[in-house]
Amino acid sequence: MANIANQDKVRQPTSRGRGDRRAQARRRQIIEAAVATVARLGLSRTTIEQVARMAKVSPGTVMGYFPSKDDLLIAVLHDLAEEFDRARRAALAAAGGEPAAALSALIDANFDPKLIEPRKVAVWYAFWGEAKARRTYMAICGRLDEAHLADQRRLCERLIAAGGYSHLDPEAVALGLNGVMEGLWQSVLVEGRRFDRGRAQRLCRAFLAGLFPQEFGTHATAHRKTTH
Amino acid sequence: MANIANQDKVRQPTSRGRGDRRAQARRRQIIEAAVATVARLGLSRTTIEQVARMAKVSPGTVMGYFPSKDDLLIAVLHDLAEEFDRARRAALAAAGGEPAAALSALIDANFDPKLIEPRKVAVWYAFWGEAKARRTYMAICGRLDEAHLADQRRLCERLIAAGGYSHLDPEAVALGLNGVMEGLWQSVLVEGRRFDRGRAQRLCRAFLAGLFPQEFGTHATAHRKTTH
Amino acid sequence: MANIANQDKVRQPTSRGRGDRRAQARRRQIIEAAVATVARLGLSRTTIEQVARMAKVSPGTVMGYFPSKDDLLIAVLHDLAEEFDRARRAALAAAGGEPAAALSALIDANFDPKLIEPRKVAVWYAFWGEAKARRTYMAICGRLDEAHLADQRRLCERLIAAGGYSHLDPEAVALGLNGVMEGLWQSVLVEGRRFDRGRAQRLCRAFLAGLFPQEFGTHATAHRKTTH
Amino acid sequence: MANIANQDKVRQPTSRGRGDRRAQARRRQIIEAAVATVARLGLSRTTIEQVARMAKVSPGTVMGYFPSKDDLLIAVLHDLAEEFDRARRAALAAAGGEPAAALSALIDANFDPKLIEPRKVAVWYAFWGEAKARRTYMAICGRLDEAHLADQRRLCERLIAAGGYSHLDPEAVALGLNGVMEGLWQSVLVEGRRFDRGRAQRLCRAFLAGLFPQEFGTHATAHRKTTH
DNA sequence: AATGAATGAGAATTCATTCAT
DNA sequence: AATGAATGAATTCTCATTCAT
Repeated sequence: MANIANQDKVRQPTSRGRGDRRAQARRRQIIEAAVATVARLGLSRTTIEQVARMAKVSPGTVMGYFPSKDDLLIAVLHDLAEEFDRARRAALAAAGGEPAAALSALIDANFDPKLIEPRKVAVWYAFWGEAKARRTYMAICGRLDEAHLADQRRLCERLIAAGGYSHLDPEAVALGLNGVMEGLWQSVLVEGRRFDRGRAQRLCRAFLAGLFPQEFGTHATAHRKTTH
Repeated sequence: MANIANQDKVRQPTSRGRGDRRAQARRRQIIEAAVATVARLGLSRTTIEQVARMAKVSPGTVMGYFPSKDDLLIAVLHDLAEEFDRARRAALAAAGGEPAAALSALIDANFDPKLIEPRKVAVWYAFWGEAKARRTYMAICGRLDEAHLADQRRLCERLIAAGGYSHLDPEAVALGLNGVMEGLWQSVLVEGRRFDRGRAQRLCRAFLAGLFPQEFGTHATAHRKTTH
Repeated sequence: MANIANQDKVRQPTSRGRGDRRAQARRRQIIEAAVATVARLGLSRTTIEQVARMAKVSPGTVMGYFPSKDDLLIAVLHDLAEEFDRARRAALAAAGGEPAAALSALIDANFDPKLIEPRKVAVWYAFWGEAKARRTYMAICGRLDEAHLADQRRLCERLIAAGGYSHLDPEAVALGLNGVMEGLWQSVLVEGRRFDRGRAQRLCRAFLAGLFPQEFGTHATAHRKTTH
Repeated sequence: MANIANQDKVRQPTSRGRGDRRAQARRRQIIEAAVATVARLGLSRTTIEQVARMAKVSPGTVMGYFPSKDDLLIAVLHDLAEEFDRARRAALAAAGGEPAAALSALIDANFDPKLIEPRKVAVWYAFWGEAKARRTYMAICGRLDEAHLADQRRLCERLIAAGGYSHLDPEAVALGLNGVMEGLWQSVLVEGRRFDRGRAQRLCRAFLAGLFPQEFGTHATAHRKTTH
């Protein structure tokens, strides 16, 4: 599975960013300020000056690290996408080949506290909201979601085959699981810090339990991970 | 079930067009131009001038009907929300009390060609994208989605009780169904005109068939509506 | 002494105002609405729409009676100037040739309740405020004030000659009297309805009493008018 | 006597130019351009763009130093008020305690070439013209004029008491003197550069001479200051 | 005559970007 | 490298004026 987020080239800052540690740190600091700003104000009210203020640098510095505001925003989106993607791939890798365990790991990864920080979720949806109008956003957001869905479809297919669930449509099941997860993600927007990760994970498993009673039913909890 | 979209009052244009047919037509013309513009350019690049050009009126006219750009956008969102809400409520009303039939009707309503016009879907997600940063958008978007989800939850509960599906968690099932529908909606963004309504409806039913074989299984098609 | 305010031609409304009573009434209604609006909002925030609203007609009607906003404002100023001028000339005419009586009459006329309506005073100063930048305003405001001052100078000269006050400079005395009156006028702006006409008139006379004890001293009250 | 003009806080420019010399210079440059513009065009035709052009900066720069046009205008008024106030207080301070000398100094200060620059006088009256409609202008203009008048009243009282002029009403005399000065000021509007300062000062003294022959009569010139 | 919706030029304000220090 | 003042194009909003009804 390819690294999703890095398939577009990240444009290099005009003259810096030659790998020196210092520059990378600044870059990160600015990107994080941009995430915070977009989360708070929305894409349409995010300004370079706000980002600069949040990052405690000057507007000029922001422009020094990113050739344009658009480039900054794309870098932000890349960054988020890569983080999400990495977490999911890591979970899959750690889970080994067993489909039920992998799905379970995916659920846990999906609600990893790092990923569901309200700020990040808000920014992700902010970009999705502009995706129809911006080819670049669509490419990144769409590709990532599609890859994620494809993972789930593949796992569902294997689980259906292995568990003798031939009455289930893998595509539909994957859409359902993915939908449950996305719906819960979206509720982070509404609930913010009050979002209940445990409940979210439980609901995902309850959903799977309805379809795959042997693997996710009340007594089939062997592979369930405990969340800290 | 209350009418979702009308709970905030729509501000009246400052001095013009109160209630007469002509004014209502202009209002609609401007709102539709705004929908088209937001869909094409995204919220952050939508300007009054663009909207005016699209509506073939002058910028001054747009401001005459809506006190500010913000008010225009909120009116757009209200309008969309009301249309979505109306379609869903109409479907439920027409379906009668039987939960499986109602769910089925909801699926059809949800992919009604009028609702899944790519423009409208794009605009809806554009507002969701800014919802975290704009209380008003959040209120409208969140309330509508929540109401829709609540309908599904209620129907699932009744279906589970009536059909003896006590191993299913109604919340999880509703989230799943809702998620499948939203996921497919979102794919309208990516696929645009190529979006396949029939496939979407089939996948929703396949999803339900996996959970409720008696009501939605291959042979339980009595209540399936034909889509025009 | 010529009628001050009418020395500029009043531009005729485009097609009406041929002396019919109705048109004249409308004209007046609009001018009065304009006075009220300028007094309340200041010249710089006065709009045709405000004036129209205040006059309970449509903006189109206002433009029908005055070729342009500028023309309306000039008509307002003419109107005010003429009213002020008329009142003063009437007072002089009524007072007869005796300078002390004439000055006294001028004082009373100057604080006639009709003239010191706060709205009118405010509008008068509003035009004075723009007079430096607008030749037309300057012409009207300046000419009226100059004429008024000239009247006083003439009366002072005669009073000085007749009363044997050769140590007084008529110009200076006239400036002083005029200044006292204008200063009190200006205080109408600050005090509005609380402005005390009686006190104003008393102060003017006290001022003259200091200079002309025989005519205005404590015992020389024969010609003092009672104010209603 | 409190410093009149500084009693409202001057809002600081949003983010730029806090206190350093350069920023203060820019501020001044813009304020002076605004004075020139208001004098030339009047308040109602003064635009940010005009001011910017006059100051030879961009409109953006003007907004950088003043949060809004209103703030700029208020700053202009503050500035003028403070300059006027300072000049008068300095004159009083320099004149020492003797009332006749102080009044004389006040007269000279009031026609100091710096203060009666036609531009400044025009701007001052422009603000007075809008004062009825704008609380802030009224506060500044009214307070300053009132303070000035109060000074004169106090001096007149002392002069009347000390010189045995018990037939004079101090309030009326102060109003008269103030009125002479304001009337002459106003004539700056009409006469512009042709305004004759010497004559103005002479008229003020002639006015006082009529009331206070011992102190200001033809032979009582000891304290008369020569104007540069 | 009157209306008031529509217009569009013009004004205030915002903000990405540049550049001298 | 960093700064932040300056820029000016773009945008929202205002309002005198026009004109169809």
